[in-house]
Amino acid sequence: MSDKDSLTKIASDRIRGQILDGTLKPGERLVEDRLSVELGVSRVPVREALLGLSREGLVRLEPRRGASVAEVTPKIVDELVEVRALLEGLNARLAARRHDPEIVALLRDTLKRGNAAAKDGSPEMLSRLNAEFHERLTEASRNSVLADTMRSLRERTSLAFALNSRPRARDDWQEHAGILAAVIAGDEELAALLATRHVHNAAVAFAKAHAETDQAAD
Amino acid sequence: MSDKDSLTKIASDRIRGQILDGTLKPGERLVEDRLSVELGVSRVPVREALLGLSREGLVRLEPRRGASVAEVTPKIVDELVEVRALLEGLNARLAARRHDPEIVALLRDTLKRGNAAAKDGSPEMLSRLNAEFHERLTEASRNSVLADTMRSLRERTSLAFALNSRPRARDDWQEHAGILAAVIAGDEELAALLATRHVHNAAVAFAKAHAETDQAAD
DNA sequence: CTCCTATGGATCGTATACAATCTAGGAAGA
DNA sequence: TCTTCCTAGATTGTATACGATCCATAGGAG
Repeated sequence: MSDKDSLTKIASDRIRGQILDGTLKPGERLVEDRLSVELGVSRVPVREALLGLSREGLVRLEPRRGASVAEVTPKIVDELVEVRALLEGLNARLAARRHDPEIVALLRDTLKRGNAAAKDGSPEMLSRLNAEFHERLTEASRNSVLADTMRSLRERTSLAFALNSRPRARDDWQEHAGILAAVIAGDEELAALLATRHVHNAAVAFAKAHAETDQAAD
Repeated sequence: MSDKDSLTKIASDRIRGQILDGTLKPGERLVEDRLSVELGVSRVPVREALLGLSREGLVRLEPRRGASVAEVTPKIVDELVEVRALLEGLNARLAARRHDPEIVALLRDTLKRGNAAAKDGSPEMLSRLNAEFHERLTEASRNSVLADTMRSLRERTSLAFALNSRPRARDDWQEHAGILAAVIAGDEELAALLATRHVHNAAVAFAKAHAETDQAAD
């Protein structure tokens, strides 16, 4: 199975995973030689993986200086949120227009598990289910260009936001439920509005939590 | 000057240029060996260039089958237009919010030359100026995430639309003037509306011209 | 005549090797 | 002590080499 994938893809997935789960921290240098030894492949697939990840915005590539995990400044976060909120809105609107029963069923399934996890799931589980909900919602719009663009933006925001707190998780899934209901009802306007607001809400919640943490650290 | 760029970047720019100006046609295979001989570099930079271009959507990469110039199907065009129209709208809105005098001056300059070229410029000149106007408009919003996303989408649409007819060029620049006026006035709503509509209009104009050509070919 | 199969060339994926450049750290001089 | 310059090691950029896979074509069986 995974033997059939190219080493470049394996390396790319491994590195991306380690960046997203925090094993590799923002700013950390990604030396090709070290990674190639760690992953048991030569430098060529590692280089190609890093090149791809830099296009996704997860890795910063400086000529003759090498690669490092992208640092996400507050300004970049604002920009990401602004763009992503708009696209999530469009996506939800299109999903509501189609409201494909098959994908709706999948979304219902994710929603159910997400609600359960919001009560007593691990943070990792919550993060995974959150990604799954948005991934499936993205498929529901049947626009591959939009899907590709959003996937990249989502990864970068999740890089910035790390893990959410439990209280926010409950709100998260309540908002997810609202979006899904609008999609099922075919209410394009409402779906778009809720999805856009959902992104902004998550950003605000994170900013607030972050500010408190910073204050506590003082 | 260009000696200082990496061979990967040189190869990437060359290939991109040939795709966008039509030297390389959609569907055409891009064999690494042939390109490396043509460009006078080894296969490694060529591979890395192709990888990058595939991320931009200009090149299609199939495992073990190699690269080819991306074919842009009508469905993909619709998807591109839908997303790009929305983002151009957001971009124009942000540009209007800032209405930075420095960038407005640059836009005025491009607009002036564009209007002149719409009367008696070559199609290549028109295409270049069109790209320049949108490029500068994109900078006016001061959102790098948005800029990166839009650049990629613009290249792919220009790949699909090729060169516009002269009558359309005149409308094009009239619409550009309208957008710029709204930006200068700081009228966010109007700027967004006009920019969104501009993308749709261009798509409709192209579809109409294309339909006529097809009919003539029968 | 059609379909299947074997074989060779074309092409990609990966490893290894070398050249170019950068960075860190110490020695020498002010 | 501070600054500057230089050297050695580390790291990236590129070239070359080889094995793996794909594809077209020719030849034989039905």
